[in-house]
Amino acid sequence: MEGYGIDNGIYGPYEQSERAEIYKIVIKELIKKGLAYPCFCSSEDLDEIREVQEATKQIPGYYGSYAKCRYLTVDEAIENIKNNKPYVIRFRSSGNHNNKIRVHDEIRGNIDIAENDIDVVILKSDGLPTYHFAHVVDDHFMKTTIVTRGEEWISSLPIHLEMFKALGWDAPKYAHLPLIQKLENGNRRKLSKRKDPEAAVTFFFEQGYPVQGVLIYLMSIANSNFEGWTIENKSFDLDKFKFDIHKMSLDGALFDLDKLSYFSKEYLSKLKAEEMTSLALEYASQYDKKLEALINKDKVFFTKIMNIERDKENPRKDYAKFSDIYPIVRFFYDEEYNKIISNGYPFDPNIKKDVIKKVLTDFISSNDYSLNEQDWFNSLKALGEKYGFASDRKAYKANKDKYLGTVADVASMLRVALTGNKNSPNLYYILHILDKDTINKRINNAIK
RNA sequence: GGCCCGUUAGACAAGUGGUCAAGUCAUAAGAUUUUCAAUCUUACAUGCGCAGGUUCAAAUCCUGUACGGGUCACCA
Repeated sequence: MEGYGIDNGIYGPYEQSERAEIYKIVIKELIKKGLAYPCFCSSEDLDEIREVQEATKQIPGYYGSYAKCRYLTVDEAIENIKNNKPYVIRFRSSGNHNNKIRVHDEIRGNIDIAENDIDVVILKSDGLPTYHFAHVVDDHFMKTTIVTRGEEWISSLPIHLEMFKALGWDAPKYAHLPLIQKLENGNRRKLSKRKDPEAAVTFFFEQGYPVQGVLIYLMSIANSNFEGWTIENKSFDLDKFKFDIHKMSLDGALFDLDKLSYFSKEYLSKLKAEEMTSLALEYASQYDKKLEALINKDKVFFTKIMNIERDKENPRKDYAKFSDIYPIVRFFYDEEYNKIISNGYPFDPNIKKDVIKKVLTDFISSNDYSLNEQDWFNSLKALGEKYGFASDRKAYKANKDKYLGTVADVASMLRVALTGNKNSPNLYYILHILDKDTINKRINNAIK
């Protein structure tokens, strides 16, 4: 079996163009055996055939007596080629559409399907093989043991099987995967590589989702027991998960962005801060110039930001995608901070300006940066109490008139002054990432 | 239209004749927290597309039917 990660690819070459020689040899062999022939029908000829078939309610296709070029003599064919008539090579089918054959699919079991009787094109007029032919030749010479492909290929399985047989080769096993669908105008349809940009993993990377997150999501669709596994093992390591072809659902799943976000958040939250930084930079350098500039300014500083409440059992889950980082993190940087506050500070209008001023002024002179998180927060409570803010919510609720507010309000003043936002990550960590001068400068600016 | 595949809650999905039809995401309510991100608790299919049948017993077996998807290219 050949495939990603299994060996180094010892059955090459792998480039389509380099394989051309192989296809030619096989085609020659087929022609010699009478299993393939050149066809000179133009697309108009083909249309004509189809029209006749449709009019007489016959199965459309190039087969039996409709396969005109099948009956050309060698001389006629040579004559046509000499006259530079464009041609394709078709496989000469000996199947009968009325015969049913039983094919086996690794995930669907047995499927009864009509034998192929159509003379499919195997070499196009541009000299390139069609998928049907390339699949048969490639997977034979690469000694593929199982081919996994989309469900849309089931109907052409008889063609492939017939070709393997005609060439005297053993056919591989097949596993046809359900298609991923998307909703369009209320209808489901398969996600198409050509029509839908989101069919490519790179699309999600452009959107800022980590590639690994997308892969994890895809695995959750592919194997129904994967989610349970991630919970049991507290891991999203795809390499450790044992993929089971039988744990595969048979019908096509709708692509679910919510779920992608969920997995992506879980995955990103479990990364080390350094990994987060380098992945974010990788993304930003290509798609997010603003973020790139911030990261490159000082990677150590940025990593500190990424590390906020990360190194613990339940890490923060702020980011589902790298493009979420910039808006959350920008206030750390002075130029960005200045832009944010150019529209004013969103202080709570219910608290008087001079109270805010007093509390924050006191904070500047009294804050002790050496305290641990718990002690620091207690000191913030104490600061609040000094100016009439309740240190716990219950006391405040029981006696609202007695207080100006709660510690939450005190924390909020500080937050607004330091970040220009009502929401931010844990203040304690912000205070330890920003330097003291910046903190004091920002507070002073906010209360002037 | 012919042929294939499928149909369990808003999404994904377990379930292969026998207690209340797993679990995850989403949603809602509550708790908790200095805000947020979270976290915790609870709620969410008298029902397994529909109709018949077999059986003491069916989401699970049979028949029919509807709906969805795929395919019928010198595209993969």
